[in-house]
Amino acid sequence: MASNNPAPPDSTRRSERSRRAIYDAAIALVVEVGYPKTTIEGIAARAGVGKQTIYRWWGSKADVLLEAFLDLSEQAARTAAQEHENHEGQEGRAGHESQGIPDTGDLAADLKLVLRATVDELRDPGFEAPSRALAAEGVVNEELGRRFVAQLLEPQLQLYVDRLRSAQEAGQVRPDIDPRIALELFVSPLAQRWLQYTGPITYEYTDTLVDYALNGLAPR
Amino acid sequence: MASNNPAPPDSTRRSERSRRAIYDAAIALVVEVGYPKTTIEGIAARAGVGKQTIYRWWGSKADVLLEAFLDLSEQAARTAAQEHENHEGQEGRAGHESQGIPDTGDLAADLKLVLRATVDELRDPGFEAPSRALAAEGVVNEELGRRFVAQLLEPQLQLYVDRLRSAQEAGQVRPDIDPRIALELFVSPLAQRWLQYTGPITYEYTDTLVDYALNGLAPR
Amino acid sequence: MASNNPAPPDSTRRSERSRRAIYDAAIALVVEVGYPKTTIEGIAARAGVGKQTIYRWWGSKADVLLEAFLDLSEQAARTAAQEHENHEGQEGRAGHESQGIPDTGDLAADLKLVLRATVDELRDPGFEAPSRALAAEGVVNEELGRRFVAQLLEPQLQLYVDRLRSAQEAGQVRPDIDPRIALELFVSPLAQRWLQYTGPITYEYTDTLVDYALNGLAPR
Amino acid sequence: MASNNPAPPDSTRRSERSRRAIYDAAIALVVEVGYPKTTIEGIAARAGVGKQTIYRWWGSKADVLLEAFLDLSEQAARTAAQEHENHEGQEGRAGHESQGIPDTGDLAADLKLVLRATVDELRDPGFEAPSRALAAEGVVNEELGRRFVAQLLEPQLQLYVDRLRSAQEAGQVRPDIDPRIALELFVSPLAQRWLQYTGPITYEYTDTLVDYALNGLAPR
DNA sequence: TCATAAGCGAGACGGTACGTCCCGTCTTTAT
DNA sequence: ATAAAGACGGGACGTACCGTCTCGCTTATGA
Repeated sequence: MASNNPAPPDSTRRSERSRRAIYDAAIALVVEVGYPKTTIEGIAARAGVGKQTIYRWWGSKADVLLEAFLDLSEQAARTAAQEHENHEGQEGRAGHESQGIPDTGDLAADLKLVLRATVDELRDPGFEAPSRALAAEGVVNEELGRRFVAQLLEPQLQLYVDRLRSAQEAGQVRPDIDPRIALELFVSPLAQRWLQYTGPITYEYTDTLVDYALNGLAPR
Repeated sequence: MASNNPAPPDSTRRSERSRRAIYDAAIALVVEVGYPKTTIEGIAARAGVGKQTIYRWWGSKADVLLEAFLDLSEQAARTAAQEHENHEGQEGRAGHESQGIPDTGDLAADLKLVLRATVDELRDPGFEAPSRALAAEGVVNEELGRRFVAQLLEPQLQLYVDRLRSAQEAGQVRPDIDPRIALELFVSPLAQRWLQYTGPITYEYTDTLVDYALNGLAPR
Repeated sequence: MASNNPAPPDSTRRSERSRRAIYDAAIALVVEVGYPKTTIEGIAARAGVGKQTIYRWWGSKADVLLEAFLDLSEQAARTAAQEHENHEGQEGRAGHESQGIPDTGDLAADLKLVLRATVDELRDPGFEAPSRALAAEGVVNEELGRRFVAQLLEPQLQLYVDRLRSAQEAGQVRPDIDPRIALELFVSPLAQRWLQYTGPITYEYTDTLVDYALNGLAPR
Repeated sequence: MASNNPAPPDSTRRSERSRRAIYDAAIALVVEVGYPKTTIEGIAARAGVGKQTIYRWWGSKADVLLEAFLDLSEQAARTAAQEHENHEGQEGRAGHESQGIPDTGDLAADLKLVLRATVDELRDPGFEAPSRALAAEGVVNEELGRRFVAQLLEPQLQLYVDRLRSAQEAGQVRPDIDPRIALELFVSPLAQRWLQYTGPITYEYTDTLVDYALNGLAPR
């Protein structure tokens, strides 16, 4: 006797068309009306899809949005990679971290560059609304929060780990430093200002963070 | 010309009894069932209060919770102050920052002490649930987020500013450092780990943050 | 030991001003927004009166309206009496029945005249809205219904009884007829058409009713 | 151009089960607690139905009750017809008018019989509560009142029209009489006494009405 | 004559029901 | 079998009134 209860759907028969429409509708609604007013019914209606099609493949509104945002990020990354290929050497645009952090040998300069790009990204309204929504949901919903981090945040942070390790090898960072913690000295302040409106977000600010973190607060 | 429409209620006739009951119910429900399942109806029922009494004085569930939490913090602070007075010299307990950060002359030690207390506080379930709820709401609701920061977060951060300034005068922090930014080097990483589950929260971790921040990542 | 519970209010101290204002507001609201949307709060607000002043003196919305309508009828009657005095011999206007049904010796003519006046009255919007409201309430609320009848309807019907008795003495109505029942033959059909919209209300119709009732349906 | 706004529900998918449960609950509540205390929420709860299911198909409490009562009447009529078939010749029970008014050749006797049955019906508590409620609502709500009359009252009155016409052909009623008006001479008085508590309702009373109406009030 | 107690306006309060919006489930029909 | 469509039982929303309950504030005696 086979399992009886939820009977997982047959994903080979899944409608790609519907999935895309649902992603698009979800992102659009979050941008237009905000996360709390984005409803499953609303997404279904906008996507021209039955509600059951959503409930069949996702467990909650947050799940839909997380996948939609993941998909969006992948698209963006793919687009960026394409551009990168076409215009070799171009740098400094939002999303470019997916290609890794530049390594010019000047750690401070490389970090400032990347953080400035992040500042730009944080202000892009098309990214801001959904990522805020997900971050908020994640604060209160640990399971989702961990997925958000694992699938979106951590891969980005890993790029900093790589760059810091390279700097350690180059003797620009002390060897006893744990890069995974070190990166938080300049990334987390930016994150908190963005998440909690604890202060303005400017290039000057991120530059300062890098300087403080690298050189420390104590007199040398 | 006077405003005409909603006719604000007469706050002198407000029922103190109801207000307290609403605060208590709101906090209790958030702790017991979580923020999303905490409803205005539920708060009203638990507080033994009509719904209108809530809508009369607050604009939203988040408003209620913010005030309730503010009230809770004040109570805690008052209790702590009392204790402080009674048992002079006692230190290291959650909430003690309200009395300022200790200044023993050893900046690193003082900061580590306070951050360890914060770690404890972040794990106190009675505080964690409501403050997470508020933080989450604030991420997505800028108006509330700013109030949350102004009324709860910033006053706490100001204590760090004070301590850092004192350290500057003592020559333990470089004079060109902006203390309001400096404090983020060790506070924000902790905040982010807590908010986003980006890593474990331990005494060792916060100690490390203080060391990294004070001494910098670069070789001296 | 005196009675303890409701402690009836001291009617000598009652504010005449408020009572009048409440009557006016009640009638006006019923005319303007209809009975169901007329609320005690609305009456109080419009009358510039505290709600308690209404609850102190009346038991329900219907009570208020009944008294208000009674008062209105008395006023109208008084006005009509005045006019009657001033312009002796004038007849045929709404409300004139208070002065009794004319007795010209021609029963059919007298009844037709009075019923035509009633037709006019039933169409007067100032009377129609409140009397419909009271009638409707009385259908479903026996206690109020009986008061409505005893205080408003029956006194009017008694005038028909008087006129029919006079006709009996004049030999125009058979002596074995019960006038209280007889009057219903022409009054009730009009009442039902008005109450239940079972048919149009015209002079021709009431004239016909009188003829049918006096002469019977069977061939003579 | 298609209508756009409320998008009427698909009646083919309507739940017969729910409709019946709603009818039953509505009638039962009106009988048990009275019309004003019968609420949509109460009906929904008692019927085990979501409120929306009521709002989807009906516009108001009165609409629900009208349909419920119509349904009840149909059932009663069907039951009565069945009985009639089974026990040929049986007469004199409540509701039997649906099968028409008997025509024994004696108009007075036939009318008295039917009116006595109506007297019984008006006293049946299962019918009285809902029909009073509808009548009352209809007094104050013309639209509903007209539907009440058209769907419930007029069909019954038509039976009197038929019987009176037959009597005209038999020479028992004057040919110039309008049957639709004539019937009101005995039906409306009964209706008014019932609706407005203007007098007792007895067999003797209805018998008298028939006599007065047929023979007239004037001496022959 | 003046405290004192009533009626009064105002409106906050604990409640109930409203009519609406969504939730997540279920059923129907079509592809 | 998946999908669009949407009816369903249910729960919460935010609003409107209910009837009760204080609050001052007149106002009108009667000690």
